[in-house]
Amino acid sequence: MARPPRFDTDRLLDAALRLAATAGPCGVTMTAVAREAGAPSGSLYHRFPGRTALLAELWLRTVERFQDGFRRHLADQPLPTADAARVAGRAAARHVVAWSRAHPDQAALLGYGPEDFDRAHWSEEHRRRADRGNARVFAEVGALAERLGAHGAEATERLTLALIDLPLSVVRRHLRASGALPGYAESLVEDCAEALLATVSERR
Amino acid sequence: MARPPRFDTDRLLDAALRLAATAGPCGVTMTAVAREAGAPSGSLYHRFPGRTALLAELWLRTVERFQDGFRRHLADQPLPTADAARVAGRAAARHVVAWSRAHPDQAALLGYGPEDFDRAHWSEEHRRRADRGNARVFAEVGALAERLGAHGAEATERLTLALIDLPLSVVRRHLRASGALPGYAESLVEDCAEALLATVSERR
DNA sequence: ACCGTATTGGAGATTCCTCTCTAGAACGCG
DNA sequence: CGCGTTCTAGAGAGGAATCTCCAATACGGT
Repeated sequence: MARPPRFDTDRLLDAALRLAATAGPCGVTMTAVAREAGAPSGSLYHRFPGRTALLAELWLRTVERFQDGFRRHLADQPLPTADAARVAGRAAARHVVAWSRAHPDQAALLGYGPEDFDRAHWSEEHRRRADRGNARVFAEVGALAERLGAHGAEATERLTLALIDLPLSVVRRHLRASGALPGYAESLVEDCAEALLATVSERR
Repeated sequence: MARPPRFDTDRLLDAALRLAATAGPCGVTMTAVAREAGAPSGSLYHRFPGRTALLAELWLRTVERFQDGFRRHLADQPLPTADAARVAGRAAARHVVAWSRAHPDQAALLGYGPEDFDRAHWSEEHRRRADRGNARVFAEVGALAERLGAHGAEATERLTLALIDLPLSVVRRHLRASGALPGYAESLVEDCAEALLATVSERR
């Protein structure tokens, strides 16, 4: 009933992703995305009302993909014991690195924050999507803390640090320095996460 | 022998710093810096050959200030024992947070990397300054690893993670979320750094 | 008082970016 | 085969950013 699209949303976001990975968020200009995708600028504005919306979609698509895998690993606990929780935590931390290795462009994005993608001007709906994703991860991490016998915001923060921030730091450092992750990255991260996990469960 | 400057380099960099802290590196435009400092654009180009040079100076000034304090804390070891090394490591990690608390604008910059400050187009001299600063820190961290009885690149990387990346992750997360650091940040970081330090010295 | 110099102050050329607008192309459906 | 719809295609207006250039200015030294 209509002309078939030559440049669908995902194709355009893929082009934007390549640009963001190499030049950072502010290298993602509408002109550059159009050039990278081989599309006229009109097609861009047919999909996105403006640059802000494109940046929001790019950020959210990436973060949601990342969070989906991460949450799946955290939720994968056969028994509600502290030991199973520790195993799941280690697996989640390792997954962050493995996912980054498989998707270096998207991992490079995670080295930034939503503010760098013009969050200040996002639509209400985009902002809600972001909040919902974060809340889900937060809930899952909080549940893990409970299973480890730890309660409170600081315990959750320690876990966030161990399972997300620390792995992403390793990824970021290497991606920025050499563009690739060394082979030992997964085990390094898993080992460090384990050490931090211990400080959570030890504390009453 | 000449007209006294109204806008010296540091004043202009301070204006650029304020902009970078609130809008990120790509909010640092020559126009915006001039407006923020109340200076005409001519004065900007009198101090810096171009935007790239201004960004480089801004990044290097910030990083060098940070690294100076950090290295001072690491070098402060009364005895060449592993215990003294551990104490110094903890102090250095704590210092990262304390410094960030005292200088939130500059800490916000450290959440980015030199690439975001147009490192690709830096002059040879700027690049050398950056390399020298990093090499010094690297050497100091490597020396700490030796005192802890650990050798090799991976041990140094673990220490970098514990003493720099992890503290900066905490700082970044809070600065981005609420604009301020919670009171417990220093002890949280010190505690986590300790746990990671243990994994370094334990390993043969 | 006068000169040389470092600096201010700002106008303006050029380039790039965002976004608008319109003409027409490609398809499914009746 | 037309009809309606969705999309392509690109020209171009409007704005902003970088950088150049030069006259005006304020000082120290002689």
